[in-house]
Amino acid sequence: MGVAERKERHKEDLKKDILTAAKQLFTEKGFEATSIRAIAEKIEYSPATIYLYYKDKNEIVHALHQDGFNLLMQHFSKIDFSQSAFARLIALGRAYMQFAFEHPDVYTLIFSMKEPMQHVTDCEKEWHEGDRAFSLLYKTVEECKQEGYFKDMESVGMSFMIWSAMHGLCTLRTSGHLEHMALSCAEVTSLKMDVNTLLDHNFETFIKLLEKLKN
Amino acid sequence: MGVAERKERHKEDLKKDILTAAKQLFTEKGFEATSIRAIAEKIEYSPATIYLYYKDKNEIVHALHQDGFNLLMQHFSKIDFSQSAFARLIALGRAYMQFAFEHPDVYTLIFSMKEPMQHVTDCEKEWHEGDRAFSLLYKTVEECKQEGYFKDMESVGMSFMIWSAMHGLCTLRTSGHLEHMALSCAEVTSLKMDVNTLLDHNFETFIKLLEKLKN
DNA sequence: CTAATTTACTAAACACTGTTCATAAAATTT
DNA sequence: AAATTTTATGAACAGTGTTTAGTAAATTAG
Repeated sequence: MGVAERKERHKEDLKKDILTAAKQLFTEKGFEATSIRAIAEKIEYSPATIYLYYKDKNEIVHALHQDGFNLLMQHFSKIDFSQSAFARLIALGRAYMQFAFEHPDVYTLIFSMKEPMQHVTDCEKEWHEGDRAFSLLYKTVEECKQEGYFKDMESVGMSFMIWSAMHGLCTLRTSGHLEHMALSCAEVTSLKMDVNTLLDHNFETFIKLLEKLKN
Repeated sequence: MGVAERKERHKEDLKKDILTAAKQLFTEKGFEATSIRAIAEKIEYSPATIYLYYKDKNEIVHALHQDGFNLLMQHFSKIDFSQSAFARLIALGRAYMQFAFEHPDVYTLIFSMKEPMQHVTDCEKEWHEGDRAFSLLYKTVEECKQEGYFKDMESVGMSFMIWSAMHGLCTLRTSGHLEHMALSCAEVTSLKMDVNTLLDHNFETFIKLLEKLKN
């Protein structure tokens, strides 16, 4: 029936409205400062209404979680896939870092927060977005091997270590730890560094490290 | 005057009581679930009293932050310093991981949360604890160089990448991301893995990686 | 040994948070 | 037009960090 469909569409619309409002507030004011009431006010509905479309806040967070992953994949899709596997690996790392830098809150949401991940396991859902991203890394690592890199190294472990290294760098950056180290490092190494140059420097060191694993 | 001293001691005592109560609740129920009211109840004082000894919750968190770092350093002090620099580096990594595994909430507090770090920069305080830990890593890296490792690699960048790799691994573990990947990885690689074996596997891969950087 | 003053403490309130539920309004079906 | 289903909400619950005004206790002064 056409009417039922239209109603269903309306319902879906409101569901998306809630999500876009949440995303907006979320990116504007950060996750911590985004309340159900604020989302409700933005879409001009009562707070209680939101609970007719989402079971709880975690379900909203989970939806944003998926959204954030698509954004990451979007960043990945920009890279030139005609390059060598190793060059692609570096490009992946750079895109990953840029994503974390441009959308720190989204990054924290999808990679650091426990809640969205907990929601996935609670609902016994699969995490296709994450799997896809990881398998992209994994395949690139495997292809790097054919180019002579990472000999004798197990690919899964290697992929995880690359991911970990990048993830660690990004989280140390967003949490403010790197910023602080940049200052105190200046004393030790007598090199004045701002956060971003330190970040770049560390990434370049990582590339150099990976390059040394050839032949 | 003796009386004033005794009073001062009493005051300091209560300040420490608040902290130990906070730490206890914190390690029992996690950070999120620890409220000022709960701390107050544990020490049998009014919530308002706590604000006579600590400006706000951030100040308590900051105190716990320092405490957590001492705990980390305690873990570090257990390692055998008569070994080679490289063996010490590995031992440092292992101790770091064990610390993160045994005290996940403390780890999150000192390395992942923005608030305590923000408090440091807000009060224009130094972060000696962090500096000490990092310089321990830095010096070990430098000594590794004398053993033939990390040739041509810049030490600061190298130290940061090692830290990042370990930090990334630990946070992916505590956030539940690694747990999820362990399941989906089983499909790809047809290797059934539980989280801890995957964690160990990844760390072993990292060691292998570092070993390849000799000569 | 009272009286004044300083110090230590707390009850109550404020402005929030996520969430639930009975009730009301709107839309749809009979 | 009446009955029914769907949709939306006001009000409340239990919780959070924090502030303030006022009380009880300890200390000092007379």
